Amino acid sequence: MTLFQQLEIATKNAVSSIFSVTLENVEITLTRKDQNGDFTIMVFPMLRHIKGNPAVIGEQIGTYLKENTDLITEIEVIKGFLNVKVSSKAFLADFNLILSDENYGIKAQDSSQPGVMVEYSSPNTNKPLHLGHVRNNLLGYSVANIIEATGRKVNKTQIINDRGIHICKSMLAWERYGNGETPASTGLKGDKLVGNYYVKFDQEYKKEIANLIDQGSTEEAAKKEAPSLIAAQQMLQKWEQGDEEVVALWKKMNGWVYDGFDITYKNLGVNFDSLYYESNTYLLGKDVVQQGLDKGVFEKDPDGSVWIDLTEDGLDRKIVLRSDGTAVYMTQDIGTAIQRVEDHHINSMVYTVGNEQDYHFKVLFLILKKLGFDWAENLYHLSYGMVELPSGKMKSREGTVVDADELMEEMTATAKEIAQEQGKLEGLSDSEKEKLYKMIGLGALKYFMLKVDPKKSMMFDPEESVDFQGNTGPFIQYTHARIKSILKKSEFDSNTLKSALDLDLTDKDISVIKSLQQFTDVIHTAADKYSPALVANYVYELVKEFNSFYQNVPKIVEEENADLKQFRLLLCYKTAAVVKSACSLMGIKVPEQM
RNA sequence: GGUCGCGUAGCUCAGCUGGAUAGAGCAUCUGCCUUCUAAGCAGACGGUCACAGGUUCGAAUCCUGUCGCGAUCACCA
Repeated sequence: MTLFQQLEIATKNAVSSIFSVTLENVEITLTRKDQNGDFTIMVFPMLRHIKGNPAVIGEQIGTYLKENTDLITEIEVIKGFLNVKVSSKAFLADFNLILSDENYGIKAQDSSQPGVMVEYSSPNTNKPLHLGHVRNNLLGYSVANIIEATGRKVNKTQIINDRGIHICKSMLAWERYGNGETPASTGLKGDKLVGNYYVKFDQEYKKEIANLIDQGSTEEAAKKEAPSLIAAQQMLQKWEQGDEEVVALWKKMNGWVYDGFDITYKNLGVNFDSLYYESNTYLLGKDVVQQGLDKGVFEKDPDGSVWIDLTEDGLDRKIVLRSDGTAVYMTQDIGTAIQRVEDHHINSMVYTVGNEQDYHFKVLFLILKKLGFDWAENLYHLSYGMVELPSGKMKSREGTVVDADELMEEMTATAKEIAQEQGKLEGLSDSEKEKLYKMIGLGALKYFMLKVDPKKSMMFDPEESVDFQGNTGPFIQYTHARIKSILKKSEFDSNTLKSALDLDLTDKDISVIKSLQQFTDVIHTAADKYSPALVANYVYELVKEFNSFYQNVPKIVEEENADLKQFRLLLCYKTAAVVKSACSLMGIKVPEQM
């Protein structure tokens, strides 16, 4: 039983023996830093069940706890707050409990239960990944890890938007202006090469529009009549008809893009357990429309188009099948969701998609519910805000897009610069150093993006880049490396599993233990709220507590009290372990030295 | 215009299932390296929690309204 649970039970017992009242639950929090005490028991909420002056009730409970348990050494009642100080012995016992759990905080997987599918990234195959994708990928990957840490089986997936007019635009431009260029012949990453032709298409298209307007067209007409657009549309038709040449080109160019994406994903440190391609799923969902009509969920208009009326749910009337019988985006998403449940042993799904699609997912989930799928209750749109630049929004046409690969390279370069200034890396080979720079650069980037509440839009200033000091990834990594260094210097042996119970702990020791105690709860809350930011903020707090402990406690390596030395080394050891596992939930690696 | 989200220190953000004097980092300023790693620690400075009401013993947190910013309201994806 954890210390927290013991406190809860002891408090309930105290209340029942003093007042003969049984409390359902008691509210206990960590005591504010500026007050004397470790935990605070809230007396106010008890007033509903116990009549009286909160200060007196608090005093009575506190005195009872002090006299009848060996948990509490001091009490102080201020207003309706009962602050209690917990004995070193109780803290040490709880710490030993944490210590003995090798995977503290992380639950073993229960594969008998249906899993959860987490979708993220979901790129278009006509251009490289950018800053927005980075946030998407990091969020999705991290949420998947966090859910997995609560014992659920997770399937990470992406839907690759590999068909449509946008791909045809790149294909057409490459055909016209590419002269047979390949990633191999140019040395360019495949996604970059294809992206260049997408830009090229846009440039030519704009010229055509300008010409047409000069010749007297309206802008609107010109946009529709431009020859390259018509050519691209024809190409899409050919693709849909299975035209061999077009399909072959499509496969070739998409192949280049996938090779490029693979590199980006690898550098970002994300991966997928399954893949869905829009070219395979874009026809799904049409049969469901018929089922929906039979059930009376959908309705057919005279022109043959099919709709769902959600006005009673406060939403609009929404189309699910065009009058020509072709699918819309919604149709596909309905079909794909059903497909996924059939393909995998899952009963819930998380969609990591930007908040501009809030409405779409609201409708999608509602439709699936109305169609009667029981798993429709367990769908979640992990909606995140835009990443904004100081110059405003990212616009590919204006060249203000922050490219994912370049961003990672810049972060790594900055890490290298700082590390070289510091000059603490003797003993590492050049390749080890390069690996470390990357670890730190990526750590800074990942932490920077994950520490912010997903649903908020965030500011990213490429000029100032990302800090490496303060509330940052490198600060956390640095603390880990520092701990490792202490353990190494003291020739710590992790086989010594228990610390002594009769030590007098300082506030600094206790603060670190209190931080460690919270890890399990943090993971569960983060999973419930789909928020890696909670994990990020937690590690930061933990690491800060540790650093304060480190700088305010005499050198552990030279500690003469053998029991105290032993305990503090174990505290270091466990802190490093928790930092490492919390970071790994965010996809951040921690170094042994930096 | 309807709907949804956001508004906390100069800047970037925590806190939001109601609790004590609203917290961090950056920036500015003070101290601390004859080294268990100073990418650190200790401290100073900095606030009308957008505004106005309401609920409550108690509101940054919940409710209502106003203002500001963003997103969205396609037989696009």
